[in-house]
Amino acid sequence: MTVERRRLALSSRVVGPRLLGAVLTSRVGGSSVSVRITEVEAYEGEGDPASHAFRGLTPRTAVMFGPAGHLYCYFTYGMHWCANIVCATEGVASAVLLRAGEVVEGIDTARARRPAASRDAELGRGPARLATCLGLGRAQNGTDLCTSGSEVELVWMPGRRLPFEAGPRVGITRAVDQPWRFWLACEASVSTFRPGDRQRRRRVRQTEEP
DNA sequence: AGGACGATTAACT
DNA sequence: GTTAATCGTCCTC
Repeated sequence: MTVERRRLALSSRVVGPRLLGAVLTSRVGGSSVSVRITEVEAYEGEGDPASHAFRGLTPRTAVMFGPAGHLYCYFTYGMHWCANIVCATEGVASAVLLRAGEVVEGIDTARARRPAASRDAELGRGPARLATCLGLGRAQNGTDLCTSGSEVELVWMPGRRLPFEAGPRVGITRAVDQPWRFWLACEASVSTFRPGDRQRRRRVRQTEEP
């Protein structure tokens, strides 16, 4: 457990790739769902214009400035929840957005939470989908992931350093060229090639460089 | 007090 | 490839 905590007390850009392959278990609502993390994005605080914490500590971003190993859940687009794992030391904002995962346990509960998913690989493909199939929302914001028996728990795969790929983050309009998205290659739960990404990025460049 | 915009998704054509 | 859905957060007045 100490090793896990020490690992988390680093920048999200370091922790991000190391989270790939780790398993997050949620016992929200009494049923257990576990996900093997396959795609993440790193968000820093000061110096990262794409981060929620860029403009400093607010009620929403308070958890991001708190101790490592806690869950930062936020609401977006008026309908979706997304989940991050807080990194770095207290007072420094840094978090890893969980973008995709493979459901490895509790698949029936995950399916019930995500009826729109036509295949199992789609249950946790996308940050809001992942949060949904784990049952994560406002009530889980700030949850300590490193305490055994917690409602949401993170288990690292010891000794495993999986090869990963990196690229620009998705869905942001600033700092679009930082390659802080990390994913495992050849995973069904990851959309490694996203035609939409390129287009979105091109659009951003067009508006910023007339 | 008001308004713009989002770390997205699903269901269209 | 396009678009509606939908509301919390934060900035501006």
